[in-house]
Amino acid sequence: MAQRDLGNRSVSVKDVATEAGVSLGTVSNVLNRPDRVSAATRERVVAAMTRLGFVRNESARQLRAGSSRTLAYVLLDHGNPFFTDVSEGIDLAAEQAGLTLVLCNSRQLGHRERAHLEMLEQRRVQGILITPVDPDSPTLLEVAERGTPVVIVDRTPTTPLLCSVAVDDVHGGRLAVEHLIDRGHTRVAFIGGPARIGQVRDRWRGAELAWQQAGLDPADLVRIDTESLTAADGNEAGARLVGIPSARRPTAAFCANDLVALGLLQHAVGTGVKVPDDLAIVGYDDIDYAAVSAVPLTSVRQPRQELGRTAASLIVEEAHDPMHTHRQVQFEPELVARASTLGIH
Amino acid sequence: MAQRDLGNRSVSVKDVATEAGVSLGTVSNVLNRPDRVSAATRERVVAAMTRLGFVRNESARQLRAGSSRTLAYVLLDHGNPFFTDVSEGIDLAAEQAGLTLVLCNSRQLGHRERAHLEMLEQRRVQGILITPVDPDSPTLLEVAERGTPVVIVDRTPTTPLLCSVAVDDVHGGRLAVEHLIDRGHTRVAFIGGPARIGQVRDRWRGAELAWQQAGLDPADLVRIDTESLTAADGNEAGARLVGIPSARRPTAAFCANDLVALGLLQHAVGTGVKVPDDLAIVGYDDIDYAAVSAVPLTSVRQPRQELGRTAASLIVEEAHDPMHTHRQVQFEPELVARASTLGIH
DNA sequence: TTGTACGCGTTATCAT
DNA sequence: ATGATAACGCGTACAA
Repeated sequence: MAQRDLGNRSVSVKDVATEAGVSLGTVSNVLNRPDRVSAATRERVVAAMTRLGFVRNESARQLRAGSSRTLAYVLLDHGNPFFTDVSEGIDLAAEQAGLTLVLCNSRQLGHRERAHLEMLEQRRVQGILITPVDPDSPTLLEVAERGTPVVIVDRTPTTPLLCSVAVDDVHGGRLAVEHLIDRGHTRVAFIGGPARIGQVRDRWRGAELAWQQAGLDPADLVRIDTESLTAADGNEAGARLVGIPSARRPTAAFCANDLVALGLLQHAVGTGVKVPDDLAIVGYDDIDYAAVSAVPLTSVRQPRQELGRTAASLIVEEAHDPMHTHRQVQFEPELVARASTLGIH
Repeated sequence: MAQRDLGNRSVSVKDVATEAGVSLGTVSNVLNRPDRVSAATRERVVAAMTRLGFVRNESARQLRAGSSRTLAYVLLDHGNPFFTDVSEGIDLAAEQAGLTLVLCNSRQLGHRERAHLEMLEQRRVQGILITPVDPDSPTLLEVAERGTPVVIVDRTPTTPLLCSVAVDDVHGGRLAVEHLIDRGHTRVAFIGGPARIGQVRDRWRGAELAWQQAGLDPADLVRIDTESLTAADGNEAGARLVGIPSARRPTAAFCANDLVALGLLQHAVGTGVKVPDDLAIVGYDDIDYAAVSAVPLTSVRQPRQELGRTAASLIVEEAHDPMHTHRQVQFEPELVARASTLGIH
């Protein structure tokens, strides 16, 4: 039942060797090549280990080995269920590759992101997956240049100097609006912002493309800008939408994400606007709460787990294959139609 | 622009020393006691570092130092927004203490939990915060005995051999039902399960206590059991609730968590049951989505961030103070009243 | 500023 | 099969 001394030094292989009455080399063999040790002594050594509470020192091992057996994912905001699923995908792939995943939360703060990157480099992790604050930040390239593989997740850098996996948001926007057009809508609102965010821009572009292709009047695709992408913004956008004279009011809204859509839905339910009869709603992301809201939400789903899995395999490939060349992988999103555009049948 | 060799060995302090034309000790001083180095040589050394792409090797540093500057939080399910907020609290406290936080997701699997614990012990992290699969698992004690401080988060072990922080769920259940009684309800349903979960049991007990204390008929506090605590379960419970003859049907429901409450709310909205007029609803956890649902949800809020912050300080205390004695900290929850019990005013 | 012992697990060598 | 021993990896601290 003894363990780490009061003196705070932890139990080393030497201590184990002494306790078991064997040499240091034998202890090492028990740990790394148990087959080379007779069953009897192996048991003696293992017993000594548990008796002393021996815990391998990963630092010492790594110092020799050169690199660790862990991957890291630095995410923007782990309160966002989207990233939760992405990291689950990473986790599954990592587990298969015999690697452990640790998560770091940048909370959208550049300085925290940098601090985490520095820490992970110093730890010599096998690779860093990251959804960065800024996908074009030079810091990411520098980390990669210094030797730690980096893969960008859910963002596409403008220059392809790193691996990245992302989803085609232009196509997603197109799917959403095509669906609304199919349902007979000829006046549609796009709700989201700010416009400088790549995601918002792309989804809007997709909406425009679908609109043009259907030959509809560009004036009937109304854009309602929001400050950010929260439910509060969506709720407030609902008020603005209702303010439009009914002759010109959109009969459907495509929201840049599900939170905005949920806020809009809340406003509609609260003011007696019928969904989808008076107003059809499409969200984006298909978070879990989209399916359990007052009116189940039609949404554009991204292959979140697969995003993560793919990112993880790219990292593993990059870490092992010296001939690796960087790739930009893009997935296609998928529309999930629910009552908020279909009604109850 | 040179960096890590093709040979894969990373740049060491020695390389930097050679490049800068100084001794190894000086490089170390630049890193750890920059004031002891003249400005001129310091600059030369720093220049050499960036030129070579030097990254401190944390393993080597730690090997000397004995322990690392990181905390770990092993959580049950990082898809659950509750844990997200808890870990944000931990993160804030860790940042203040100059520690980095890494998160590990056990996904409720004992074997993953054990693997993570082992990995973290081997890394000699400063401390492990954990919401365990089983708060009475001997593994946790063993880890603590071997020298890594462990604090249990959001669970209370039956024997107080470790520090823990949790929330008083009995009191939470009482608050919920007292609120409903105050609003004039005399027939109430408790929806949740399975009963063996500590959390569910305590919340139910609190409900019973409030009921008794008000002198109401025990038969009018109806228990509706669910298989788990998902929105689907809540939705289905709604169907069962409606099945009760209207003379005896509860006019209010207290759900064991917010997901269940959201599912119930969805069922109500879908079937034209007016909330709160026909059915008042109280949830538990006060997740963000509780406030933005069709009818904003009254819920019992736990001090999630504070839970995390406190857990982190307990760990820090334990790591530094050899005279530390284990403590069980319990927080009080708070009722947040919204439209689902109050109506719109 | 410099030189060097130190921390600890891994691996290899030679001997038993 | 096991023992004894040393070299290695790299940053840190301290005496010189």
